[in-house]
Amino acid sequence: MNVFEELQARGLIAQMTDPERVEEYLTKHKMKFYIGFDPTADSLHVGHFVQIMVMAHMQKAGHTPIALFGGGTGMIGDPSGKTDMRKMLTKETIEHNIECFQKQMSRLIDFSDGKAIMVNNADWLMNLNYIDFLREVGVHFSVNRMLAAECYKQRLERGLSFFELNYMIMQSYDFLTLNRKYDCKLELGGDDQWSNIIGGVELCRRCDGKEVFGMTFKLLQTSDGRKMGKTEKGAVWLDPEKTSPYDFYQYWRNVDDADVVNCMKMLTFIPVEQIEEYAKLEGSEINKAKEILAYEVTKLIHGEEEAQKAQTAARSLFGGSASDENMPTTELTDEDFIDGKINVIDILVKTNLAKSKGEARRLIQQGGVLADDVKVTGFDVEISKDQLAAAPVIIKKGKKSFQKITLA
RNA sequence: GGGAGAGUUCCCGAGCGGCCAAAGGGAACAGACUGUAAAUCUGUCGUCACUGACUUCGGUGGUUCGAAUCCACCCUCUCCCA
Repeated sequence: MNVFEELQARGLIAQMTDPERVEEYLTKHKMKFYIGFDPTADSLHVGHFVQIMVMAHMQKAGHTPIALFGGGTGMIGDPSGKTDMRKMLTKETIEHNIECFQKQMSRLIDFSDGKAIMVNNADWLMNLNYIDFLREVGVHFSVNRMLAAECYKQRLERGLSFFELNYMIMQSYDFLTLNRKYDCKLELGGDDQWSNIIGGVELCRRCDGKEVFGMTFKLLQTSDGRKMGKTEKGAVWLDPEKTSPYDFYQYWRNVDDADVVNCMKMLTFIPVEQIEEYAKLEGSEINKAKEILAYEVTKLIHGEEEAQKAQTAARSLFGGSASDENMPTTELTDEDFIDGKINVIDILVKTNLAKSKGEARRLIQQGGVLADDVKVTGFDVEISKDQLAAAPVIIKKGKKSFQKITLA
């Protein structure tokens, strides 16, 4: 199976500019391609993960990925599909975010020996001369056509500033620059980037008469069309500090039945034929597939060891056995105790199992809190320091949230 | 620059000057049922010293016994005209 077929089989491809030519290039030539990342946060999240997987697939096939960080375009913010204007970021945050992105990406993409390239579009965007730019690039854009683009539709009703309208031109200029500098022939991106990508493809043709291509990938969605990767705590991040490997594992372990196969195809390197086998599983058997999905995805992001830990912890927790060393743990210090004791309500807040004391009370009232598998029935339950010194206590909130409490 | 309108708790979105911590929906959380799934039903969903008190309705002042609701100014956004 060649890359093109692989990407298709995995259901990753959404649209492309010229299917026959793209396939030809992907299978018969080695080419450079690029994907842009907007440095809007200090960590990548699962939405970016799909893009990175595509890069990895392509790299395995011998193509050279160029990871473009939007240090310059990040100063504007992509208005596509957004309902409101984004907050403007300072230069410092953008630079910091780019550093974080680079670290995370290096896990999955091999950047050694020029096998992949990182660039920052601030390098060529920041010092542009306005008049020169307009004369060279600006002339090729039709405002009429830009406004007709699907991605601006929503914004046309609510208002779109000139500032933001330029985003597409900037991104197109990136492609032109990369084409000239690296002979980059293909731009990839999420399906929401389609308009911007087409802009770049056309710009290369108009300016330099070059034939280049664009291809977009399906966004990670649930079967009923909702965006994936969001939890009550916000996005699911790739940074272990922001989303712990355990939580990360659990996120995938808990996906809907209907989404397991899709996620496997898009987010793991498990061979497609094998995934098809898992797809045949029914009823509670599907849990096996979910476990594999969770393990594989966690392994890709956090490494084998962390994946193993998360899995062991999860298994022992849900398997009913008691303490496990890999369980998320909170250490209490002397300050947390009053007269050598601490109230369960305070523990719940301390461990972030509850956001406030009120919420902690509610949880107890509703019978959602267990301490060492014994239901907490009153607000006045306390745990003594001596008890903790003897053995850790496991606090459960509902069925899926746990914290092991130990003494510091 | 002129004119019209809007800014409500995580999101959408109601809200008569007192009965508003603020309808309704979504999301979320807990309970039941299950397979760490979905659907469904029930409960919860500002904070705390929790049957009471305190802080919220773009900002700042003001009117009033009392304001998210009235007035003034400011900020932001949308719309119509230029």
